[in-house]
Amino acid sequence: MQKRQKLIIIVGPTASGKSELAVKLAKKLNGEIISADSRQVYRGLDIGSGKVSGTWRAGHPERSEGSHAYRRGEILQQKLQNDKNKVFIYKSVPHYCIDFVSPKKTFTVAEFKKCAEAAISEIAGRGKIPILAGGTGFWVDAVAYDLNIPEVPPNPKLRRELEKKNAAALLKVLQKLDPRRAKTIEQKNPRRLIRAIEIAKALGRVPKLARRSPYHILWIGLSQSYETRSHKIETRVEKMVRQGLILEAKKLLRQGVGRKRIKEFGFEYRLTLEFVDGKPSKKELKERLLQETLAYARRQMTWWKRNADIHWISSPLHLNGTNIRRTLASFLASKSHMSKS
RNA sequence: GGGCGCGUCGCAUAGCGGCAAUUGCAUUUGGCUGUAAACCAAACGUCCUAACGGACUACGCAGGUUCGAGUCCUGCCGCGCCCA
Repeated sequence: MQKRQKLIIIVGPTASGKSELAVKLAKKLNGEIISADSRQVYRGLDIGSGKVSGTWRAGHPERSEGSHAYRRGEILQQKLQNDKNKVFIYKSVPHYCIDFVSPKKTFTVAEFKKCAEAAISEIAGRGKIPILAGGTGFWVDAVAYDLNIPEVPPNPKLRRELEKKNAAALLKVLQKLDPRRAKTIEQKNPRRLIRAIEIAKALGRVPKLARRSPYHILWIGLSQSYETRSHKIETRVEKMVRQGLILEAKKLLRQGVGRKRIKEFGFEYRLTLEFVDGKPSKKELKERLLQETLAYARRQMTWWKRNADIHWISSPLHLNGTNIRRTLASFLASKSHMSKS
C-alpha cells in the first residue's frame, strides 16, 4: 500500500490569522505555503482581497543566490510570466497559487486544483511539507478530497442563453437531460442549474461526485468568539479603506477591467464601485463593508463546521497549547512519506 | 396663526374595512459537483403544541362608527413642506 503524502491544511474565517499561522508553521516545520483563496490568485486584487504583501522571486525557491526579487507589479513581472520556477515570497516563505492571474481572466476551481496539486508535489519533492491555507472552502475541499470536478470548461454562450430562463424552466431542461442530478440539485438555484446543464450537455450526464483523500491531512481551524471576530474585522475594514481600497478599484477600472467583472470580485469591490459612483458616503461604505464581512465570516464557518476532522484553535498564538502540540507532533511522526510517492 | 402631507415588526417600504399584516435590507440558521467574498434556501411579535393548530399582544396616543378598524371619523402628540 502506498503511503499518502502529508498535507497540513489551515482554514478559518476572514481575519482570523490564517496567513500568520501558516507562516509560523512553515518556519517551524520547514514547510511552504499554497494559498487557497479565490481572489488572491489575481494580480491587482491586493487590499480588497486581504493579500499578504510579498515579492516575486525567480529561480528555485531554495537557491537564494542567483535569484532575483521583484516587487509586485514591476515590469519585470512580464519576464516572470514564463518562468516556471517563480515563487511568491512573503516573510521569506514561498507561497504558491497566489497573485499570478490577470484579473481579466477567470480562474476556476479546476484550474486552482491543478495549480495546488502541482505545488504540493513540487514542495514534497524537495522534502518539505506543504501547507494549504485559505478561506475559500470549496477550493480547499477540491484539493483535500480530490473532488472529481467534471472536465467541462464554462461555456459563456450557453450560459448567456440559459440565464434568460428562470429556475423552474432550467429545472425542466435539466430533468430531461439528467433526471438523477435534477433530484439532488438545489432546485431554485439558477447558477447551479445552469452549470449542471452545461455539464450534462457536454458529458451526457453529471458524474457522481467522488470524495477520496489522496493525502494524509492535518486540519487546523482558526475560530474566535463573536466579539473578537467583529473587533478584528472592524480593524481590517478601517485598514483597507486607509490603505487605498478605493484607489485599487479605480486602478482596476483604468486597467480596463470591466465594471461587471470587478463586481464579481466580491462585495469589497462591488461596494467600492458604488462609492466611486457616488452613492454611499464613506461612512456608509465602511458600515456596509463591516456588515458584509461579518456575514461572510459566518458563511465560511457554516462550511467548516461540518468538517469533523478540523482541530480548532482560537489564535495563531495558541499553537503551543497542549492539545494542538500533541496532535502536530504525532502527525509529523506518523509514517507517511514526505516525498512524492 | 392658515393650508397640505406623514407617523406600520431594527431601518426602509406595501397595505379597495376581514390582517400577525407586503416587499427590500439587516439579523439568525442551513445548503453548496468548473463564477464560491459568488449563488441558493428557511426562520424572523410573544406563549403553548411533536404536528395540524391554538391563545394573547400589536400599525404614534385617546376616544368613536362598525359584527369586524392599520384601513373610516374626532381630538391630542410628534415630524415634514408650503403660505403668513
